Amino acid sequence: MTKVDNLIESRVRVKKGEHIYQQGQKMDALYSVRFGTLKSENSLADGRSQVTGFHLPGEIVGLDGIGSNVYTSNSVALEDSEVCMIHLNELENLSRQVPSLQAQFHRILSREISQGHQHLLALGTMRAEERLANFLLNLSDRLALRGYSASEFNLKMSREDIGSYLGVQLETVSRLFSRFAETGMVQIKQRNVKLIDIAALEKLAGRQSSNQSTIVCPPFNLSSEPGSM
Amino acid sequence: MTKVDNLIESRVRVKKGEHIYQQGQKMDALYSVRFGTLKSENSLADGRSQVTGFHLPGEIVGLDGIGSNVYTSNSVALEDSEVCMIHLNELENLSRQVPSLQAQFHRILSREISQGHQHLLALGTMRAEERLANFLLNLSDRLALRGYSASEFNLKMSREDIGSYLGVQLETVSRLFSRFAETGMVQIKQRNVKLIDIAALEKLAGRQSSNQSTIVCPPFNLSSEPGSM
DNA sequence: CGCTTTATTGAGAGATATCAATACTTGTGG
DNA sequence: CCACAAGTATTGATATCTCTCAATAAAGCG
Repeated sequence: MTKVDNLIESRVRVKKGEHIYQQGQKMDALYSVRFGTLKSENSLADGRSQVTGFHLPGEIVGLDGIGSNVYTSNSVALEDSEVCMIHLNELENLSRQVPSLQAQFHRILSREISQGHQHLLALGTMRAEERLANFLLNLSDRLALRGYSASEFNLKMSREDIGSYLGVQLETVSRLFSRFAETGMVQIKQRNVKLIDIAALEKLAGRQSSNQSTIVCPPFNLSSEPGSM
Repeated sequence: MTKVDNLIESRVRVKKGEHIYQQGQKMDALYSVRFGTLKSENSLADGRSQVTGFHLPGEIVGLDGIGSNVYTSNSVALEDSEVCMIHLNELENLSRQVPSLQAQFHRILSREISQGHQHLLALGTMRAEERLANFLLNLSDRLALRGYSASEFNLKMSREDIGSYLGVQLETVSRLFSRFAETGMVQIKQRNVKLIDIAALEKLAGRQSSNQSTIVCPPFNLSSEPGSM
């Protein structure tokens, strides 16, 4: 386990708006979020881009770069944050010696794949309001895992970021927040969100209530909780 | 390398329509497509489902199950096919001894993540005709990698499967095929497709012509070529 | 050869995008 | 500390794309 701790090469502070890495840049390391919030964004050749994920403390970014030795996304801080660098070759060396680390790393990679599929399912089959409800509940779950309130939190991302992530325009996000507030499901003051009627949100999001379709796994040192967006 | 060959536990034949594995089932192995075509589909708690990928020979399925020891998708044969079983624990054991195998496995997992992001980008930012052009070109590229014609091929999936994969209705797919044919970009006879004006398709798909934004990697024994859908 | 599945095509409805105007925040420099 | 500018969010009116429902046609299968 001391070996595992040695993996943490260095801590890096990034200010709001700064990049951790950029699309096309040589992939040297993974980054674990220590505190703060990040977003990942992918770009198309013609310039269009989309937010593909938001990352909370404990989650790992940069996994998309392993396949081609080049990051295939941008990673940007949504607030002043700190990340830990994890050099891939050291992680691979160590994981050959420590089977539990190897297994954990594979689980992290695999969960990233599953989460991507869940997100695809949302973009491909859900209407905008369903996607937004899903987004709020997902965020709530992940904040709760970290000891924060599940029912009240501050969004670190703009309406534009949320819209991009959900595949809708920012105006649509704004209108839906207003609609959710009108029907009493949530209270919204700018970026402060209170979830009032969680059951209604779950129904909208297609979560069968009192059913655990989300798979929760025990925490671990090199951890990246399930449900990263 | 003989060790690597030993990973191939057994070959399994599946008939058109049969499942290789199902969502919720205990994850025991990965499967490499030997011949034929598979689709992956994910379901929502409320019953809606979506095709999240099509898989050609050489590609590996089941990666989504590693994170939770349970498959999170269904895998279905679109035609009579054969797959090879690869037991995860044996792959992990061997990859601790063979660094090149370890690295290759990580690349495969990572590419799956990147491809997921590319697909998200398509569903989130592209219009239906752009998605379909993108789909045709992607399929063409992958068939060409396997020695098939890049410009003429037979679709193994229904309009419904394509629509599900692209996040549109099957009628929309059918209309777009007709429209593409009218404008002379393609010729379509049921499931037989001829790409006529590839440049026009590339323009639609947002691929800057004469630019290689897709990253191609050398093949490998335990291979899963880039671009799996 | 008929039955079932799959694909095509049309007409109308609905969801979300687009364009535009206004309001609210936040940060910065005088 | 205030005022202004820049960025962010809200809301409305209209346009557009895609869906939905429906009818027909074609293909695959037993």
